[in-house]
Amino acid sequence: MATDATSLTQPNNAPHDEGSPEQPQPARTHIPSGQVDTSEQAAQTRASYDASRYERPSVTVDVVILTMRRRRLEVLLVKRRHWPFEGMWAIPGGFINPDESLEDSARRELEEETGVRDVYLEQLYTFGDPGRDPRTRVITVVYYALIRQEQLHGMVRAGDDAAETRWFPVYSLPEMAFDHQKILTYTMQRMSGKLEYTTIGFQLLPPEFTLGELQEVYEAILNRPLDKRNFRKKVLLTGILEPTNHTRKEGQHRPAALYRFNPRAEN
Amino acid sequence: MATDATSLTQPNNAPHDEGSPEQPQPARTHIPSGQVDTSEQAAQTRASYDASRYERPSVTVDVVILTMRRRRLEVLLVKRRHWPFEGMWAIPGGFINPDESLEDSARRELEEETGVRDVYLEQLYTFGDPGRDPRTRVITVVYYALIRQEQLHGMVRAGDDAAETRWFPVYSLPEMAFDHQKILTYTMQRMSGKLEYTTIGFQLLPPEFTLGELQEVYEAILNRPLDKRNFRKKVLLTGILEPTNHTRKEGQHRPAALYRFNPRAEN
DNA sequence: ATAATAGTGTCTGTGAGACAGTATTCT
DNA sequence: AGAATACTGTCTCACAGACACTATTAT
Repeated sequence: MATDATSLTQPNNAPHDEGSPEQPQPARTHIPSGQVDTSEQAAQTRASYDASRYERPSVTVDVVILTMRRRRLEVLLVKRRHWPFEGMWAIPGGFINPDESLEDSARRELEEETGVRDVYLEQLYTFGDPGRDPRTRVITVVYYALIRQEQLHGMVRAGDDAAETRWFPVYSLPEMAFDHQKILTYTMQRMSGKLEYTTIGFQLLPPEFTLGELQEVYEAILNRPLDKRNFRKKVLLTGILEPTNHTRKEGQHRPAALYRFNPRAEN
Repeated sequence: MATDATSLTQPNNAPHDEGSPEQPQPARTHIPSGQVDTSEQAAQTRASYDASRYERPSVTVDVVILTMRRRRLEVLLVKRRHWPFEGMWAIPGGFINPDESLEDSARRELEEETGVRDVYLEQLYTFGDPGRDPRTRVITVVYYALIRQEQLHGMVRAGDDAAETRWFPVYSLPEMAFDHQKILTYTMQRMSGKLEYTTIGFQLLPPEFTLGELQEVYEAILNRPLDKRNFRKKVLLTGILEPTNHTRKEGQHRPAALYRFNPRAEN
């Protein structure tokens, strides 16, 4: 039963065309104290490879935390209080604990920032250009998280040392530190793409929602208006929504029907 | 001009569901000697964060090197000669130099293994579960590279210390070291997906090729047969191919027309 | 003639997208 | 009555996919 499922257009889209700023290198050389025969080195048979010749870069995990607020998609940013990029805004992140996976680390960051667990989390990309941080070599594994406004109930942490933490519309950002502007641009590309063939849109909505709210999520991510009739037609035909027979009255107009996401949908 | 371009089905596909093997941690603690105020730490306002409390993981770059050989998609693997996973096969990789970007590092690995430059290279994913390497914490940024058979002209490096380096069909692999089986599975998922909306298929072919060869590439990546008529129809309609008016005679049958990839195609 | 691969066309179904008017509720 | 949002259907076009026979070359 030979079939055909291809389609050939467009070049690739991954952001490798980064252009490393070519920063001066710190002269320090670090000799690891323990066992340095790491997997890839051992796999690597060239004698020229020796871990002790290389300093280890710092590795951090950053988390792009997104939610729907005021009918827009917004991202949680932290204001920097020190050099470099003092006063500019940055994506929250931190170091990896030795005993946790990258994703666990992202979940921990997320919980520390927002108090929220059990959210959609996906690895986005790893950024590691030398010079992206002027102080030292930092490689950052970036995740993005989608959280529902209700999960926050207003408690984005006060910040024990009064650091500023604030929500910004993803398409209306302040001056960003490091390469964080690029990271957010890439996040939106990824999300726009995944919207087409996954259910990530539902991750930003409460258990019951109107078709209008769902459309708002799609428009907020894609950053463009969608036709209401076509949108509803398509969503309903997929069968991933089931009606709850509830309605929501709001303002002086006809109340909207509420739907629920039906996770049994793999078509 | 309101339009509509959505489609909602299926959950996400990124491989976070990895399930860390929970390996024992090496007790060694490394205190970096230099400046430790990395970007994300400074952005991170919690006083509880301090780089000196964490050992730095090893970071490597692995490269999944793929080419068409014997009408199949094959991957270049290296046989391990030491514990752990002695005798099993691994994806080639190595450490990052302080002054090179992640992608530069991948290009260097690739050139060291194959002598080839100027190839399609794309970051795949970053694997960092604790315990994926039993010796120490290793975080690996994985790239995949698509090279044309002609670029190799037989010279996959002899290996100065007689390490075995060999090509394997991607859908018929030997016993793999570490989590490298998972990495290859994920590679094929990514490639299959990208085949649909990019031109990565052409990266595996010489400048002039027949439609039959192009179809073989698609079938080799997707691991299933495609209908010849539908395939040719679709490819030709996209307009990314231009005829070269050359033909190739081969065997006792009608010669095939040769085409060339036309990079001016963004539809 | 035979073998072997190159090359070609039709039909059906599905889905994307353009497009405008009616229905219901509150004030 | 007016305001405000909810809700609905048709047409066209493009594309996916099933499906079988003819064309050209070498032996």
